[in-house]
Amino acid sequence: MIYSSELIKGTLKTIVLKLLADNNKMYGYEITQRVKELTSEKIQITEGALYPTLHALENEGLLTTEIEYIGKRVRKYYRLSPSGKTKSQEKLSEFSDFIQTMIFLLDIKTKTA
Amino acid sequence: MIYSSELIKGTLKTIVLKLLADNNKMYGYEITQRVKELTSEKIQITEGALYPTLHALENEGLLTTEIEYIGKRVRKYYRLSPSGKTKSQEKLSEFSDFIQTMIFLLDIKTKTA
DNA sequence: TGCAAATACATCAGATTCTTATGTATCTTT
DNA sequence: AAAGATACATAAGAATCTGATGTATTTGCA
Repeated sequence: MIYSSELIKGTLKTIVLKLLADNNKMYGYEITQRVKELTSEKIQITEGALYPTLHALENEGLLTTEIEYIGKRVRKYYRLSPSGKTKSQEKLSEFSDFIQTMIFLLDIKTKTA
Repeated sequence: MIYSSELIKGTLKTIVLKLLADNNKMYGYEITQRVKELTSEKIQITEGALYPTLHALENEGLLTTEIEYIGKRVRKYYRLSPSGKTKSQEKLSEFSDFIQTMIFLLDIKTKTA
């Protein structure tokens, strides 16, 4: 089961910032694969959505980039800047709060794993 | 604290369908107020977002409407149709699953050294 | 009594964000 | 040799929301 796209809307930046907070550096394609793997393919991040988002975060000064070459193929690594680290924590904390609110509002029974 | 609007994107239909599943019938303005009240004003549904959504749900056959007059002022009540009840449960179940996935995804500790 | 705020509907231009398609190029597997 | 995976990127169009605007009625209170 893949979640309807509207559900995932607005969560992409949060996901990216959190992954980069946990992993020193990551490149775009790696992010799509990691998310797919970690969510049992329930969340599929498309490249058309991811790359513009990464560029936007970079333009906001939240990410820095480094180019690496794997053979002749280019690979662009992203890393959190200091302000990116702060932003990542803020976004995560806000999302966490939001989830609690939604669980209450929608009266959702959570699985205590 | 009011959640950044992007976070709430895509959850509006789910919220509306759930409220209507719990309350026999509701009108638009009432929905905005109920959500504001239930979330301590953290989630503010604007009328510009709500009314088009209600109209869309009605066009999909998920909601039925009844007009009532309070004095001279019109009030439009919305109610779940049978297919709306099914849809409400589906949406809720999907959202619940999505939240579990997000909790897991955003809670991962660093895998790299 | 009079005026601001609240109630209640609605639409719409513009902004944001995502989907889907397309493009380029390299590397790996069969 | 071809297909699929890796890896970047852009862009038209769709979907959805914000913020403004519009109309009208009712309530609260100074």
